[in-house]
Amino acid sequence: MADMTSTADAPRSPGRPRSIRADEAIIEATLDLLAEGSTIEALSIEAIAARAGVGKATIYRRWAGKDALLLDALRRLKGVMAQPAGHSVRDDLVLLVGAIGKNVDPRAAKIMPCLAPAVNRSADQFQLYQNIISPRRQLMREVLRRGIDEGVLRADIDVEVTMALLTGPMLIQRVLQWNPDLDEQSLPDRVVDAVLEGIRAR
Amino acid sequence: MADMTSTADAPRSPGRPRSIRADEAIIEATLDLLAEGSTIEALSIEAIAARAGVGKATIYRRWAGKDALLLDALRRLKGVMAQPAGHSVRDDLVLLVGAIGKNVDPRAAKIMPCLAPAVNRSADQFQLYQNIISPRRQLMREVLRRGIDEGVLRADIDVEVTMALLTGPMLIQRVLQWNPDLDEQSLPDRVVDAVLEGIRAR
DNA sequence: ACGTTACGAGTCTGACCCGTATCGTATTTC
DNA sequence: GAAATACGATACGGGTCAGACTCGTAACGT
Repeated sequence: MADMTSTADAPRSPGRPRSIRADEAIIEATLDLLAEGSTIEALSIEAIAARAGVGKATIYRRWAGKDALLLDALRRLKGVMAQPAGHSVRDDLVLLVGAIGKNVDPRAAKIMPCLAPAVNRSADQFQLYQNIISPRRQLMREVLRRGIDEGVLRADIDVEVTMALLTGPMLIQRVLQWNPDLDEQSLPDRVVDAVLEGIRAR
Repeated sequence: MADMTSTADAPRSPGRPRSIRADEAIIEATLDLLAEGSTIEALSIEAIAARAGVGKATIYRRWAGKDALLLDALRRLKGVMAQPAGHSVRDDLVLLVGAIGKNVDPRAAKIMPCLAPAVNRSADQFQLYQNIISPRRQLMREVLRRGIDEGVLRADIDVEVTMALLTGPMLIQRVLQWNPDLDEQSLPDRVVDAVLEGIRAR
């Protein structure tokens, strides 16, 4: 919604105001269609309009094209981030790892894989993607730093690599179904413990 | 090439035989177009035919449609797997981790992200994907088991989770560009060492 | 020589889609 | 009530593509 009404000193333009219900319906229809399996490029304005029960013109009146609409729709999707409790570093990490790809909106899990190809093709889409995940990375970074400060974690660990270590397994499992034999539900606990302990004999 | 000539007791059908050069050209054109950034669904038979210097009928004579062609093309792509030397478990793991998404065919890296959405939509495509990666998982599994047998790795580790731990970070970085600040080149070493040592203070 | 099959190139029909324009209608301000 | 703007619906021209088809030609067996 880059250029919608809103601004404070609204001169209250004449004529019929834009329907908020239409706004919602369009965004929802977009996310629904994506979650139902449509890929980004297979998604058509016509299909969105039909699903939303809206004329095409109503969409074009609000957004310049499919990309602009998608940008807004995905922004709506990201939902709230998990909030670590701050008691146990291990428990906080398990919480964060378990939250990967498991947004409040259940459609998110279905939509994420669709973004993978887009991410490498357009700088804009890459930026959008980073805007969503980088605050989550920051959250994990803070927990790890806290662990170091508290002496629970070693001071010489590579925090960035550790984040990838924790995030990677969950992400490939949720997004890519990497290993069908891996139980997704217990994975956060097992990943965190394995990363904590290491695998070398000692 | 599900139903091509080949079979032993070939009755040697009359008429002009199919051109092997056309076969190659079609497959190559398909992989090239994908590697150049075309998504799977944006890929059209017409474009492939034009690129391969081939008539559309020549493609339809061989494959039922885009899906069948893609299936064959991707089978060609998988290339050879890295072969661990077998001396040091750590070095073997670094080799395997470094090989993730880095097939002999340089086009593979570009194509992999395009597969992510497809994997969750069709059982066939999921199977194809698993056929490619499961032998690689097996290779890593064997190295880990060897490590346990040799006493380099603890006997109580969860091998499957450990594989995810090693694979995940590399995969999200190569395929999803998860963290732009992470140096991809040194990542295999750092991931393997981090997994070996763990991060808990001791 | 002749039948058979493949070849590259091209045509044709029917989809589907984009983005714009135009209906008649509804809702708001002045 | 009049002007302005929104609405859903639909039509339009322009585009791409799937598949089936047709050419004239090329390569193979007998």
